[in-house]
Formats: sequence, structure tokens, C-alpha cells
Amino acid sequence: MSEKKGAYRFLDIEKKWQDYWQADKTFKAVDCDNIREKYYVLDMFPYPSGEGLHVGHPEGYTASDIVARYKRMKGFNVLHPMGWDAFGLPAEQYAVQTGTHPAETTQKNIDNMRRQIKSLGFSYDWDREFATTDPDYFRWTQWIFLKFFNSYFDQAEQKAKPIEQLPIPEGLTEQQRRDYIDSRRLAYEAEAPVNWCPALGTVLANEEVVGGVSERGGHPVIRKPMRQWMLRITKYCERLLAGLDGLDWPESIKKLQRDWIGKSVGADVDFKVEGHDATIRVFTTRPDTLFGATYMVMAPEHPLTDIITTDEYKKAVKKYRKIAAGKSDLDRTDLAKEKTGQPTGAYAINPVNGEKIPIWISDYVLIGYGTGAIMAVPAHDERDFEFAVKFDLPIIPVVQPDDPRQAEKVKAGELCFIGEGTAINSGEFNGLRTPDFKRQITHWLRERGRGTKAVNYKLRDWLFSRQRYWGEPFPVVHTQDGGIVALTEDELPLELPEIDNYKPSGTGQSPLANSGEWLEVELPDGTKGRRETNTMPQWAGSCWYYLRYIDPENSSRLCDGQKESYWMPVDLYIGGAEHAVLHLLYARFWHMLLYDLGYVGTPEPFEKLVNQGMILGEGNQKMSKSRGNVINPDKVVADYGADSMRLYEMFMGPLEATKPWNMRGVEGVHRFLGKAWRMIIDADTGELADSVKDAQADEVTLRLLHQTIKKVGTDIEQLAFNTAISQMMVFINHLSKLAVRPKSAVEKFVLVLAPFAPHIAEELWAGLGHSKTLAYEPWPQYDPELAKEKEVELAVQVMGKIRDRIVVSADATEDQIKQKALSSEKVIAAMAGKEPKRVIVIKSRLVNIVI
RNA sequence: GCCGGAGUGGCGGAAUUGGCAGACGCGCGGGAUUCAAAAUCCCGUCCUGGCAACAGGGUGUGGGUUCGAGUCCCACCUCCGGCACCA
Repeated sequence: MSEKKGAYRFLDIEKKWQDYWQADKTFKAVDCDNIREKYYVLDMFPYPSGEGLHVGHPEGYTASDIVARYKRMKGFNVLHPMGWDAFGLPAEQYAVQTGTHPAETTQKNIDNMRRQIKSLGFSYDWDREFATTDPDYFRWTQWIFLKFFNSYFDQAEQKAKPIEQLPIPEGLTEQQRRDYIDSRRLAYEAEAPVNWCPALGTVLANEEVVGGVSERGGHPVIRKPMRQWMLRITKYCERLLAGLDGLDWPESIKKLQRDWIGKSVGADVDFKVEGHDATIRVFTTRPDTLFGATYMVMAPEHPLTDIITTDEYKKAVKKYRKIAAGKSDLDRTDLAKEKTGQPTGAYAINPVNGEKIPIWISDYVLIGYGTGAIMAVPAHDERDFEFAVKFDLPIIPVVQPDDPRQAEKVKAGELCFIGEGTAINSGEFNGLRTPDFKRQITHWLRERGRGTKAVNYKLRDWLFSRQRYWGEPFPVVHTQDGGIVALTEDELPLELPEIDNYKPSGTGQSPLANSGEWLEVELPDGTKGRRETNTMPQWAGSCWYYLRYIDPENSSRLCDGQKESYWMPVDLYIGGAEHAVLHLLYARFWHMLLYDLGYVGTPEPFEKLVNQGMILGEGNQKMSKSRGNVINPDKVVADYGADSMRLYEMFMGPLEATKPWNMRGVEGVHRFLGKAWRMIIDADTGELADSVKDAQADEVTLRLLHQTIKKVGTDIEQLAFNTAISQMMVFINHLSKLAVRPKSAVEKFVLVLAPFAPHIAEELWAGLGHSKTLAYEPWPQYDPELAKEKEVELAVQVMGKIRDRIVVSADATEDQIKQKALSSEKVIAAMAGKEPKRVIVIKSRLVNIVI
């Protein structure tokens, strides 16, 4: 293993430059630099897990790092930070098992991941690093929570305002006044049926429950009413929808968010209950099918159930409600192929025709959506159809499909038709088309006070508390009379107490409930209070971290206003598609609140978003420990170096695509780097190779160089890194054939390579005689004239089949090309004596002769 | 079931957006160097037939538009991802 002096010793080189960048603070971002334009490129916050980095992380990080380094060379002042989303369940579960404080585990994991990330040579400004678990950070997370608590949403202006500005109705008692205010706060407490996961000992947000089991661990989840903190995200539905339009995000992600918000427009319609002074309000998107409503269904939890159920049915209804309440979401949806239900014995009056229809309860109607009750139109709603068939309820068709064969079946009650058509069996409205009918009936209902236009959203208010230790404590105190007192800003941060036992109590209380004196607070008026024992969910810390990077040390504000207006918005945000709805929706929501209250100046935080694709194991399967196909980044870096790792991750394919790992591919790009190295550095001496000379580059070399500069630059801007690397390979393949390698061309190549493989590029740059880092060297300019080909080869087709190739000068006229093509012997032969009808010339591409 | 995305050599992927399909890399075959190997370098490599020149076929399947289709349109098949009783 006697290595020559000039071998490509990537481990030494990479260590050397990483140390240099760190000591030199090469990548320190300058706040409010008014000479250079700013560029903020952000990676999604990693969770510092015990597993450490997986190969998916460096994919996005390398992409963003290439852009960051490229932009610096293009003269931008670049903000490129990294930190840790460090609260969360795993460290706490580990604490339950071993008694190790989550802070200790977290610190260990952060240290390990920081080491791993640094070993890849990313150009982060490490002076801005922080973790969400730092008291200096979560102080401001708590502060933002207080802003939610102390704000209300002005419906008319569609924005949040300080609670002091809330108009309060006259003549309220003190208690009523307090209740009124509390009912308007954007952070509020509610007794709500929640997703309780006994195994995890916590409540989960709807979006953390997948198919009735917990997203983490796959434990069963049941519904249980509990006191919870909620954030009124639903107030922002319209803003969250509208804001998407202007963003440079993948359309698929925008669509996911739109669907998640789930806006639907229809009508609220009131049905009188026979023999009661009660009405059941339903929401429907199809008011045009009112004449086809043959029964009604209320959610089992609907409050009117108790009142209207007749004595005869009381027992059965009670039983049904009990079963429904005990069902998990899984039982209620996925596996529940059979509809269930129970009549209440009560009847409602259809407001359009006075018909008496039975009222049922069934768990296919959700209490949380719309009004918790529906009118059932089995002829035109698949769920109602299924239910009606099962319980033998009447089916009345009121929409005639345009297709006669469908119409036949619908009329016979055999087919459920949910599309648009022409109204039938609808009295005076017969013959109307669906959209017209909708409009007219909505108007008709409103005139008679029986209904009104209505909009509904699928999005629910955000369940914002967890029964956990390792999260941000809520900065509030419960008073003895059941009220809530918020801490003042100068009481922040409220830190977590030391506790002995991290086990959840099992009753739904957080481990903080056992924390003794921390719980007890003496309030300013001398009374005793008790701290909130729930903590915030992991999303909280990641909702605003991009703002803290702007001013991480600030002790008087979450970030300085001037710095904020300089750096925001984030110009490029790269991360995994798994955060399409949750993190990205929540972060936008928090940002909107801060915007409304004047703490930030942009309505949206993330200008451009890109999702990197998943990396599969060798053999095209998801990487997992059980399959044994997990690639360890540490090992790749040790064997091939960080530059090879970076280059390979980018060379695999398009950034957004899912693609399989292949160790041979790493060797391939490693060979490319070795080749580039040998081209410039003498293998024996380690000095600049003799072949690199101050010489004029020949025409072909110069052209290829300028083509390469051009392609790599435009490809970086489009995040098409795989093709940029391919172009650099083409250039090196050419250069390797030259006996004399013009130094000026070599230098430009090294600069172009630098964003991708910064360590080797720095070393080569030094080898070329430069004493300073190349991080701020200007990106080479390309000359469009030099990049142009002089001569081009054109394919000549006869009737679309290639018969010959001709070489013409790049600026040849159409006529000249035509002439040359028609005089080709092979072409003449192929034309077999026929006259050309048309000759199509596509310059620099081909000629097609039509005969 | 619904909504996205994708189907191109043995493999990962290119193709200026309607203009020479297969760039670049991997793998494979052959050769050079070497005592030998590693490393490196050179040549070849979509398929079929042929010694070759060359001919024919070819981008999931079937149809269509066009002088010309991997790219556009229609129908279908397969795989991946997301959502899933939201009235």
C-alpha cells in the first residue's frame, strides 16, 4: 500500500478543508449586507435520532449546498443554516426504558448527527445552529403560543388582532365577558373527543393517525373525550388556500394542501322535527337533490339524539351510541364495509315538499364535519345508497343522467348516480340542469328561511397538546376557579422540571402531573394556581425555526425586524414530501399569525419548495433494518470520501425522483474525481502536473469548456444536478486526451466543479497556485459565441427515414442545406426518381424530404 | 374506490419540450500495461440478420394527429406514492 505523494487522498483533503472552513468561518452569512443580493436556502430541520443520518438526508442537503455554493460564487449573500428539531417521542421512550434524561439522549444524538453532517462538507453557517430544546429557542415558541392565546380573528378583515381589540357586546357580566373573550382566542381549551393512543399514552392529532392506528408504531387509537389545547387554524382556511396560488411549489403539494383543507360549497338546510320544537340542520353540496331525500342521518354523538328519540327506540339508540363511541377510527372507516345504523323513531319534514322522512343515527355520519347530520339521497349518493339498500329505505331518483342507458337504471332505483343531469321528480323545478337548480333552490330556501348558502372545510382546528414530558411546556397557569392565566413575556422561558419517572400515568395525564412543586404557582393575587401538564407537539418547534436562523442570539425579540425583512422569505426550501401537509401547513399558519401581528413582513414563508425523492436500497426496496439493505453514510464517506458521496447522490437521477442506491455508482463518480485529480496533479510529486500549462486552448477545448460552464450553471438553477455532472464528465473525458492542458481552462473547470465536490476543488485550486478559498471566486462566465458549434451534422430523412448525414456550417442557410441534402447520392437513391413535394429543414437538426 | 407520479438497453438514467432515441455512469466483452494482480488506458456494447458494407425492428399495450411522436390526443395495462364514509 505504498501511496504515491500525489495520490488523491480524499480523507486527508476533506479533513483539511473542513477544518479550514470552520476556523476561517468561510460560510458566515452577513446580516443586512446591502451590496450583495441575499439568498436564503434552507433544509428541512432534521430530528436528531439515535439512528443518525440515513442516505436520504444528504440528498436534500447536497442539493441545497450546491445551490448555496453556486449562489455565493454568483455574488449572492447566502444564508444557509442548520439546526435540530430535538423535542419528540423517541428520546422520551428511551427515558422511560432506561431513566436517561431525554436532554442527555438528545445532546448525544445531536453531537453525532452534527459530526456526520460536518463530514459531508456542507457550507452551513454553524454560528446560527440551535435546537428546539434550547431554552433560548423555546422561550420564543412559548412566546408565539401566547400570541395565539392573546389574539382573536377578525372575520371581516380576515386577520388576527390582539385580544384587547376584540369588540365585546354590552351588558355582559364579568363571567360572561371572560367566557366571551376565551371563546374567541386563537389558542383555546376544549373538551373534545380525541385520538387517544393507550400504548403511547398520548393523544394524537388526526394527521398522526393513519388508518386507525398511530403513525408512529402502529398502535391502536380510540376516541376519548379529553381537555385539550387547540389552535384555531380553521379561521385561516381561506388564507391558507389563497396563499398557495402565488407559491413556486410543486403542483402536487399544493393540491395535497388544498384537498386537506377540503373546501366545499353548498347549502345549510333546516329540517323540522315532527312533534318537536327542534330543527335539524344539514349541510349538503347537492341542494338540488332535496326532493330525493328519503331519510335523515345524524351522527351518534349529535346532541339532538337524546331529545328526539322516541321511548320505543331509546334503549336501542343508547346501545348503538355506546358501541359507536367505543369504536376506533379504524373500525369506523376502513374495515367497516357494512353500514350500521339505528332508527330513532322520530321523523323530519322535508322543507321542499313537506314529506315526512325517518331520522336515523349512524356512524357513517361524522359529528365533526358540517353539522353532524345529513339528508340522505340514496339515488345520488353512494353512501346513502348503500345504507338504503341495506335497511330497505326508499330510493327516489331526482337527477336524470344524460346517458339514456344510465337514466334507465337510475329510474329503476338500481343505479346510484352522483353526476350532473336534469331534474326529475322535483315539482316545479323539473327540467332544470344541476348547476341552475342548485342556484335556484338555494335562493328559494333562503327566501323562506329554510336554508342558506354555506361553505365547509375538512380541516379541523389543530389539536395542540400532548401528554408528554419532552416538549415545550405551555406558558399558562390554571386558577382554582377554573380560569386560565397566561404567563407574561418576562416569565419566559418556562423550563421543564427535573422528574424521576417519565412513564405516562395511563390516565391521560402527562408525566409532568407528578412533578410536585413545579406544578404549584402562586399567582399575583395571592391565590394558588397549577401549571398546565400537557406539552406542545413536536410540530411547534419546526413552525418558525426558519425565522430564528435569521437572528439566533436575539434575547429581546424572536428575530430582529430589519434582519427579518432583509432575509425573508426563504428563497429555496428543500425537504421530503412527507411534510407536504402537516409541517408546511402549520408553518404557514404560524407565519400568517406573525404577519397579521406585524412581526414578519412576508405573507408566506417559503417562496420555492422542492421535494427530494426517496432513496431505495439496492434491489429497489425501501431501506430498512429488517431487509438489511440500509446504507450507512459514515461508511460511504470513509470508503470513498464526502465528495464522492455528494456527487453520487446527485448523479443517481433527478432530485425529485425515487431511485435505488447502487454502490457501483459511487465507485463510478469516485473514478471521475480521481481522473480529474490526475489530470491536474502529478501523481509522483503531488505538484501541479507538467501537462497543465499556460497555453492557448484549442478551438474544440474552448468550445467544450464554454458549453460546460453554460450547462452546469443552467442545470444548477434548475436543480438538474445529474445532467450537470454528466457534462463535467464529458469535459474531463476530453481533457484527458490532451497532451497539454491549458491552465485557464482547468481553473474554470475546477470552479465549476466546486459546488458539487468542494473539498477536491479547493485542493486543486490551491494546487493551481491560489492561496485563498475558492468559495467566493466569481462563477466563470461563458461566451455564447465560443460555446457555439462551427459545423453541424444533420440527418437527412426521406419520408421520415434517415438515409444519410451531411455536415454543414452552423450558419448555413436553409437553401444551402436543402441543396446539399438533395445532392446526396444515398438520398437520390432513396427517392427512387420521385420529385420532392416538400423539403423540411430544421436548422442544426435534420432535413426531411417528402416525396 | 378517488387523486397524483412514472413506465426508454442487462441496470441508474439522457433526449434543447414535436426533430438523429439511448448522452453520462454502471455492468459486460475484447485488448494494452504488468512476472502477476490491483489501479490505469484504449476499443466495442439497444435488438435481429450478416464476415462486412448494410437492411429491418425498437421508448408498457392498442389506436389517432403530423412531413416527423419517447414527447401531443383517445382507450387500456402495470408499478410507486398519497387520500379514504368530509355529505
